[in-house]
Amino acid sequence: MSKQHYDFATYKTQQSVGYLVKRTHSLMLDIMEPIIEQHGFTFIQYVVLAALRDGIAVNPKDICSHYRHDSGALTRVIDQLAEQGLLERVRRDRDRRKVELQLTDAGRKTIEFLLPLVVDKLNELLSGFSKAEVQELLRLLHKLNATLLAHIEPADAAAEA
Amino acid sequence: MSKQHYDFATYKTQQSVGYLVKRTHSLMLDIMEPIIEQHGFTFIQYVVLAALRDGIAVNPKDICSHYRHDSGALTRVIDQLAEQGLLERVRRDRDRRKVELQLTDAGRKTIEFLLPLVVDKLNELLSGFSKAEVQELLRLLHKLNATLLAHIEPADAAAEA
DNA sequence: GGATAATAGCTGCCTAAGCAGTAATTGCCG
DNA sequence: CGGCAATTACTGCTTAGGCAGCTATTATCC
Repeated sequence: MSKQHYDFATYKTQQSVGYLVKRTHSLMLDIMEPIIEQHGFTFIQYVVLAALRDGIAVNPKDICSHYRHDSGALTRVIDQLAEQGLLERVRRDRDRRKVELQLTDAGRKTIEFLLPLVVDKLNELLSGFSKAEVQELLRLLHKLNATLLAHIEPADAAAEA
Repeated sequence: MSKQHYDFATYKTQQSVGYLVKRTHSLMLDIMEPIIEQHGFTFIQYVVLAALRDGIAVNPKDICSHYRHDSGALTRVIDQLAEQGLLERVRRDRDRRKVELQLTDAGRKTIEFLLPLVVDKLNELLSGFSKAEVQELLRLLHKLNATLLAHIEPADAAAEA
């Protein structure tokens, strides 16, 4: 039924999508982490702040599912950010199970400062790519993401689409 | 000098290459790990065996650089595989700092059994992709990899090219 | 040739992610 | 309305990767 992209006899891990994605992720982190940590923040702290700035996420749960981060681990990251006064936990009456995360002024200032550093570096890293190449890469990764998600959580994937 | 693929004002993490790569990696792992662990092996153990089968790597150092895995952590993985009799450490006289890893018959049998499981699943996951799409995805990831590596270790990247 | 640097692998320690279990709240369904 | 399931956030425990330091061996350079 499915096209055979890979053949067991000739398969080499180096040509595998999985291997390349893993390696790309690792390399990307090795470049980005120092940029953030140079200013006293961990990368995951940056991720949470950026998610809130984007408006992608409001609850810890949102961040967990978007970034596939462990719920328990995220609680501690939020603790750190709250201690530093970068965000606040607000309980709304609508659904008192949920916690709404709100950036403080200091938090907003922090992410507005950090984000350009990441964006600039990203542009620099992609300077050898044409607009069309980046678009195509994003499209393919997005498509792969959707496929993988559908494979794991059919319901969620349908909802996301 | 560099094209501006991303603009700070309109930047959303969800459209970022970094975010997509991280998420894809995570999803891929969530699918592949259970397949391997179902048979009593960790994913990193599988990776090491696959690397040896491919002939990609002979020394622990090779595996570390190819998969960007920590040297100390890898030592323990190799210990586990050696205990299970799947590989052996051999000291060659040419360079007695290096350890040569050799698959045993049991090790070869194990990886020949595990590999098809991964390849089949990979084909299944990519069944919605055309050959051209997969080729292009691999090309773009490979190009990005090379760029990132050059950014981190200019010397190594030149040698690899 | 000898001192110094570099490489490969290993060990102990630490942190942070993964996991399971808990409490509080809400949704669901008879 | 009432009881059970599902959801959200959090907490302790475990584990495995990241890091620094160590030893043995080899390469480099004066």
